[in-house]
Amino acid sequence: MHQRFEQYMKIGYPCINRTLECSGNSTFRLKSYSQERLIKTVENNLDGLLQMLKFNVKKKILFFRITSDLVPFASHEINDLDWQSYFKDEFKEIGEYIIQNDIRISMHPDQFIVLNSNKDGVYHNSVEELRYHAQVLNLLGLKEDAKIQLHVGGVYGDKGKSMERFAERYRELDDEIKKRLIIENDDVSYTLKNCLEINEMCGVPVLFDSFHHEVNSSGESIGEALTKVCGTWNASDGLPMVDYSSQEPGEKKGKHGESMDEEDFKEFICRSRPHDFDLMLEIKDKEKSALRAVEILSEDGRFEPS
DNA sequence: TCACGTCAAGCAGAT
DNA sequence: ATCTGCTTGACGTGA
Repeated sequence: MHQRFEQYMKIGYPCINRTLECSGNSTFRLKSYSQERLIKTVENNLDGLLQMLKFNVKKKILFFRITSDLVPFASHEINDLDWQSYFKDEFKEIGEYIIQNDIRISMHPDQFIVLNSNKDGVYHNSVEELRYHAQVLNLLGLKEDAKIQLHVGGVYGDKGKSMERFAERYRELDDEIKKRLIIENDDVSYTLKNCLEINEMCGVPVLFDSFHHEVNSSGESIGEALTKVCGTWNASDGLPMVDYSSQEPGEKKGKHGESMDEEDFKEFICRSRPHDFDLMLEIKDKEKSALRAVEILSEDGRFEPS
């Protein structure tokens, strides 16, 4: 018999809610920077974030990825606002809501953050941007199970060296960043196997992205992959996080789906058993698919793979 | 009001 | 060489 994993697995979606009017990721052009504009934008984003979380709780969506645009230009030199102090109370209020409702939180710095870059400037800026992400999660008062997920980075014609450089730089990070950072297999360069090798070098937990694994596979079945990644998470890291998506029909291989392929999703859930984890749906219609996933999991845990 | 060129930032692969 | 996609298009000028 299947255990009732659906009681534990949380479903989430990234950053944006298309049902609500509000958003947590509004920004503006660097050219239009002013402290006033920044304050207004962040106020709006924090308010939007809380509204999205409340929507999610009502719908039993208890995993959420907070956008990196929450504080625009947070790590940019133009930023002259002590935003951490200025918005301390707002962050605290949102964080208390998250904790009271047992919401799991992740963040995903965007493509410009390349820890293993062969350019010093890119490396430096990446660390500053990671610091910003860690500060957001700290201001929310979240434990170290709130994670910052990152791709390994560039290859620069020598994958082995570039993996070693990642591991070295990971070891050198401040603990505030290191305790939250996790790596994710990507769709073009670093496979699941590569990520597991980096875990052996430096201990960084590995997030399994099932769709990237289809597109850029190192051969493991879903069951094998989950067994291996789950071994990279410590108790203090919380339940492992997994990203799920499926192919958009008729589009280039690797293109994320616009909406959920329900049969593919059910099959993934079946194949994933008996592992337990929190599941982020990287599907373009966002909360709509997340809602459907919550329904599917609560309907009946006994569906079988086709 | 709306069309559309452009946006802080990197990298790989396709065209 | 230039364009596209990436966890997410959206800002803002000019007509």
